[in-house]
Amino acid sequence: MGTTVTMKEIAQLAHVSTATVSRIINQNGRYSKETEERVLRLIKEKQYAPNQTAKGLRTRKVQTVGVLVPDITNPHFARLVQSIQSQLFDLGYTCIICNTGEQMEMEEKLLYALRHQNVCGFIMISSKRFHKSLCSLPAVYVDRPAQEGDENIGVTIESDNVHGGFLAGQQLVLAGCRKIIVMRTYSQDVNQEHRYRGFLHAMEKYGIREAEYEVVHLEDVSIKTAYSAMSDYLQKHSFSDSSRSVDGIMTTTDSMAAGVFCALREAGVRVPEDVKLTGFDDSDIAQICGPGITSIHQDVQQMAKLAVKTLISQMNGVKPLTHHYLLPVSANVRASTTSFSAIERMRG
Amino acid sequence: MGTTVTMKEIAQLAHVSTATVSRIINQNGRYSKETEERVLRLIKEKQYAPNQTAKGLRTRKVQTVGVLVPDITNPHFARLVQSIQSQLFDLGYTCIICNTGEQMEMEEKLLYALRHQNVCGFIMISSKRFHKSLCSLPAVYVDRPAQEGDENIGVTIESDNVHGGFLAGQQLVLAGCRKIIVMRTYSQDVNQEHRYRGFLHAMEKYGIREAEYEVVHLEDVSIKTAYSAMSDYLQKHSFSDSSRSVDGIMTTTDSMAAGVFCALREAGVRVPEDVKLTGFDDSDIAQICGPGITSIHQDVQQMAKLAVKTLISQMNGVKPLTHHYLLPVSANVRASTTSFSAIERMRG
DNA sequence: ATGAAAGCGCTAACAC
DNA sequence: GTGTTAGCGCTTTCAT
Repeated sequence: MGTTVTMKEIAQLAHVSTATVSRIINQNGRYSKETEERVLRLIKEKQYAPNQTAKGLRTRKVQTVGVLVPDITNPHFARLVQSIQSQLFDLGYTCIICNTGEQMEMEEKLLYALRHQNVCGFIMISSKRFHKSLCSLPAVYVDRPAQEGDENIGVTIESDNVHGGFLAGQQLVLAGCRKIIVMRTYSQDVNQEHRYRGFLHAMEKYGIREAEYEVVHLEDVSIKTAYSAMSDYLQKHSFSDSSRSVDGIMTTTDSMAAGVFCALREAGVRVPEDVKLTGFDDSDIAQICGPGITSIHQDVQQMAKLAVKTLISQMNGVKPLTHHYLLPVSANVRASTTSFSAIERMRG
Repeated sequence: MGTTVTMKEIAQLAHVSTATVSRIINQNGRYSKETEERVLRLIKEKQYAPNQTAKGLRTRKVQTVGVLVPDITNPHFARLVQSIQSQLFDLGYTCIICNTGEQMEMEEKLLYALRHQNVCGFIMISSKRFHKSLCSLPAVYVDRPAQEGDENIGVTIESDNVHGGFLAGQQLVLAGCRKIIVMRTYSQDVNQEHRYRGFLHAMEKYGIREAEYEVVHLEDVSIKTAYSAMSDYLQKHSFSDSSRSVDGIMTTTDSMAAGVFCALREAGVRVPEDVKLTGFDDSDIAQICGPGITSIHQDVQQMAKLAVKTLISQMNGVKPLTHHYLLPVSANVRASTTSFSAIERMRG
């Protein structure tokens, strides 16, 4: 029915005041066992549930957290957000998931809007690293770090992107690559920088000289952009003839790897025979795309879990033990970096 | 800062009552041009924004709509939800996106929880087709139909899945397939049934006899499930030797097509040379996977647009003109259904 | 252990 | 055109 039962009605039926009912619901003590039972029974019977809006108005806080995500259609973020949401729900919180489209302006707008919905905290996958709009409200940065050096801004939970980049680079080298392209976006997003830095470590370790790799910068991580960039590249550089041609491509996200693969496929360049390829995130894309793409696995579940746990602690006034969690990553090796010799062996 | 400016303060500063400020904000008339300007200026200056919680409590309605989605990590749903959210935001609404995991129980729980947050309406991508929990609140069903025959339950906006199924089946036949497998899930989800029905139309039209296709039922649409099912199938049936072997596979979602492709890849069965494959949804997956998978395109933007428009009309008390929108679909033909002869020609 | 009462920030009669 | 007032449903002192 359209009629929702209120606390007042429960109180009347139980012959107590609303104050008592409220105390019982919030387990604030100062009520007898008997009244508790009576009230609880009525609540169940009448299927009463507190009006969160009223509660929110009174307490100036609502059991809702705002989740800001750059792009929900990115499988990596989708997994992350899904996990965050289910964790929050289990703890009695709802969340408002908002897409920022990587737009700073949108991010500010949303933050502003959410504050006026009295959300009790934020989980941010943010491209920006400082928001005065959220000051004083608990916030956790996931996947991308908060502004460095500012301890008040909240906790950061991220994967070890540097090591991830290292692993990707290493895979390529071990698969025999000696002329490598790195595809990444212009920063803003520190992860990109970190992954690249990791790649450089790998190059250093294996003695690959600077002349033997090349960096291509993209506008964004979309499949489309990577596709275009790779197509352009293929037009300008002949690929499979010269002995000095590119034999490995590291991308900083699976989506980029997918775009690259599509361009290669179209040009008749084979993966991994002609060129090896790595992605990042270990999303479904990496599994599906082409022959299967070697990718760097992040522990998304763990990230979500930590984010929620940390946020809730913060909301309860607990000072976080650390302001920075760095989660381990691993390489999920697939056919896209199978070394030549292995393929030959299979054929032989 | 932590201090938020209230309506009362604005009223005091403007030397008017809160009622007047309220009227101005809600454009309810009965105020002079001068006071309006004065108040508006103050609002801007102080960066005042109404407390939505208080407003919601008073009006028993909040500018928030609940969006229920089976699985946000499904790219099709991700696109849909993203589009819905951005449309709503532009119109001043926020939305609470909730993942149901296709679980009826979860759906009920969420509906219940959202009602007590005073959401003003629902957009449902629901597997269930009737919810008493949402009665009396405006609701729009997207992508999957509401219970047939019940006019009060809300508006349904869906793609022409029957025609989509027809197009997919037709593509396979035109590509020369004569022994086809259909992979679908057990219903609950009417779309699955519709797509299959469309497939049957195609078979009928092209005179393919019943003995020449086979239906495999899966538990869910996940990549993994489809992968397992296909692997099993390949174990039990030798594929590429007999002249009567399967030469076409229609799946009812792109994710299933992806799973099928992975199994085929592993078994060394080539797409499209040995077997043709179609998906449904025309998501990124279809583009990326293998040689590119022919898929049925749905107009997600349009779906979202209609959903939001219809919901808002409903919330404003406008009776919908129709309870059922059927959106056209089209086939996006890719390499996975390239006919043999065409390939031969390329090679020649 | 329980109740009365005030009030969170806003809207909507109703009065003038 | 503007102010006064009474709540929306809940929490939380402060009494008792």
